[in-house]
Amino acid sequence: MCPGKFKYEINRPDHFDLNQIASSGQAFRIEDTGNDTFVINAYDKSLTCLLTQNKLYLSCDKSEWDELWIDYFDLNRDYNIIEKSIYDFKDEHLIKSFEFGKGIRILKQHPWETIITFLISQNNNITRIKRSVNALCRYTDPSGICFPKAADIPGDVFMTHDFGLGYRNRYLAEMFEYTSKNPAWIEELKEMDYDSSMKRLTSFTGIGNKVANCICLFGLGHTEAFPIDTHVKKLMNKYYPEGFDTEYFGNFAGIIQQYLFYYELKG
DNA sequence: TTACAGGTCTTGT
DNA sequence: ACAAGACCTGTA
Repeated sequence: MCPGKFKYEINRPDHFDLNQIASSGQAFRIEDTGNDTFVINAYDKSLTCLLTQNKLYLSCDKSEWDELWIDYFDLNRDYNIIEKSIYDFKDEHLIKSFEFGKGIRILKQHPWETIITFLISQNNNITRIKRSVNALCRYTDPSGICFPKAADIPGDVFMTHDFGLGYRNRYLAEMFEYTSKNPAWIEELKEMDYDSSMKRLTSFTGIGNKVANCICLFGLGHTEAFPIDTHVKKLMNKYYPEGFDTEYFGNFAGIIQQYLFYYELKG
């Protein structure tokens, strides 16, 4: 049976390594608490996981796992298909990247949280991003579990309270203000396809092409999105000076991006 | 001290 | 249309 605080256990999913997911830069509220234990805060819930060789022990019950976390961890997607297409592509560097980060899955985060955290991420480092995100959460929830809703932080708070955001204060103030007055836009965004989402997202100040692609990939399930940041730019120049055929991978080019990105970052 | 961090906006040509 | 330069700030 499950040890200690864990209520539910499943066999360890394939292509699933929380160490890699936690350090892949997709989400800024996953904490590695040591001894193969991880705390994930998302969707106003906190999940503690213990990952062993064969089992995944969970602090939630079966229904919460089935209804929320399976989708969050993208566990309904068959990553063996992606693995096969990578080997069929026959590119040495991509295969090396995949073998290094094959435990990564593309998380499906809440769109609102993804918008805000990736607005913060621009021209910033992971340590500071996490600190700002944590400060935002604790502003309205002392436990830090819940991510603030748009109406929780009026725009002018960003002028008086220091979240460590620097010049990004203005971007968040505008986004919180707009969304608290027009909450429906997030629901509409969820229904849009990739191209429409990109247009809508980049219409906001502070969201450019890269941040919009991250929101599409990590928050809206548009796995064709291929965010090009400084690391991807660097690796493209280094390994693919003739260009990289993202079209080959079609609607999961974004997952390929994540293997390349992670290997460049951590490999 | 200078450079960098999962970029974007503004300005000058 | 495209290339610089500016931008908050903690860390190395």
